[in-house]
Parts: sequence; structure tokens; C-alpha cells
Amino acid sequence: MNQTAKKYSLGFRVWINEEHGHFLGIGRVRLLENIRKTGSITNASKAMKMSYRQAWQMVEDMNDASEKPLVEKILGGKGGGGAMVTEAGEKAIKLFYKLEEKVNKFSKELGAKIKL
Amino acid sequence: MNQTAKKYSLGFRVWINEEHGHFLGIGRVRLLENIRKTGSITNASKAMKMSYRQAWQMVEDMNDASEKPLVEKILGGKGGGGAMVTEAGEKAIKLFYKLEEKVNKFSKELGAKIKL
DNA sequence: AACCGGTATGCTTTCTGAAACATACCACAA
DNA sequence: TTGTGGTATGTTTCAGAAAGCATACCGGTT
Repeated sequence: MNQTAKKYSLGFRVWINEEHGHFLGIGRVRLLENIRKTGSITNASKAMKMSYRQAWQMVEDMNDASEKPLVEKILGGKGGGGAMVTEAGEKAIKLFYKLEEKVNKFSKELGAKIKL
Repeated sequence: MNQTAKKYSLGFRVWINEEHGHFLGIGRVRLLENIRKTGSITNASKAMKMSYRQAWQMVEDMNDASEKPLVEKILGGKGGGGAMVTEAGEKAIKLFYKLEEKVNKFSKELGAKIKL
């Protein structure tokens, strides 16, 4: 499988670490967005066909790793409760995309020069 | 788990893609280095406690995705055979580390500015 | 031609992380 | 006080991946 000149590009993945471990990556950001859209962890998890358990754990981890919770959960009440993205959560989403975009730009430039 | 100001940093992972998929990441690079050191896929895989099968498959994939093979395999012969990293392989290793280092530098700069 | 040690590849078994299931709790509404 | 629907959490099932086993091949050496 050789002869023809091949094209190479640079792939990458970024995430934000808190001192004790992983804090926020693209997966969690998408979860946040789904929570914002659907109003609950349950519905968000369904929307992205992820188990409730996993989604709930993610939220828990995020909140723990953050100074201020990114998601606020409501127990009981009308409609049984729900969850919403806090102001801090919105900021985190924005920040993540900003960083990712910068790395993306940088890596595209680098990738264009790859020559084996 | 809040109150105290937390420190955040940017984590990342890079790899090289060939047009039909993944080509070279840190895992494969380490495998190459172990093959260089030990002279065979068998010993390299043992050194990094990975199954021979998996290591062999990685080599196969790499070679397929590359214009020139990164690893040359020797069947039979004295000592039963072996494997060695080609010139192209060495170049690929160097290139990968170079790219990774650049991204690393960039992401460190970015990470230093994270403020939530 | 028998041995050696690595490559090559099919087949089986084991393991583990994810999903699924089950259940209790919560607070408001009617 | 009963119903509702989401949160919270322990327990069990299960599929797919990884590991392990088995075997054939290869080509020098002795």
C-alpha cells in the first residue's frame, strides 16, 4: 500500500484539567449543552444515548472539580425536578470552545506542513 | 468541594492521520522505540506488556498507512527472525515528537491563562 | 533433517467496563 | 395522600475487547 504520495494531517484532542484530574472535555461540554436544551439529566442522557448513570456521574465529577457548580440539580417539585446549567457552566462551555478553537487553528497550520 | 481557587491547565493529545484514518500516535511511537531497542516485535510487546497480537497488528497498520514501511520484518533465519525500525520509521518518530513538542508549548501558554 | 526463535494467524477463554434493571427518595400539586 | 417525574444509588447482566492458547510457517545454523 505505497507508491502514491499520501496526505497527512494532525489530529488532536484537548481538555481542561483541574489539579486532581480531568475537568472538562468535549464529551462533558456536549452533555452540558444537552442539559441546557432538555432541562434534565435524564432527558439529556437519552438525547445522546448515554446511560443516566454515566451522565449523572459526569455532572457530579464536573461540579466537584469546579469552584462553582456547572449544573444545578432540583430534587422533587413540580415535574419531579430537573437540572440546569449555571452561569458558571455557561462560561465554562464558552471557554472550552475558545481554547479548542485556538488549538485547532494552530494544529491545522502545523498539519499542513507535515512531510514524511 | 469549592471555595478555594483552583488551578486549571490544558491537557491534549496529538496524532498523525493518514487520509484513511489514524496513522501515528504516542502509543505506536513507543512501540517503534521498543522494537528498535529489542530487535523484535515479540520482545517489544513483552517489554511493554502488550500482547504480541496487538503489537503485530499495530505494525501492520502503520506500515499500511505509510508510503514506506516503518518496520521491516525478518522471517526465519538466525535467531528465528526479528524486526527493525527502518529509516522511514526513525524519521516518523522524530517528526511526531517535534509536532507534539510544538503543540505542548502552545498549549502550555494557553493553559497558563485559563481563568474561570 | 532437526532445532531454534520469531513471525503469522485462527480459535477459545477470560475480563472488565458499560448498560440494564431495580428501588428508594424528593418535593410540589391537586 | 396519592400521583408524578426526575434525582440518587445499589445490584445484576452482558457484549465486546483483550488475553491466552494452539499451531503453522520461515529460513538460517549445526
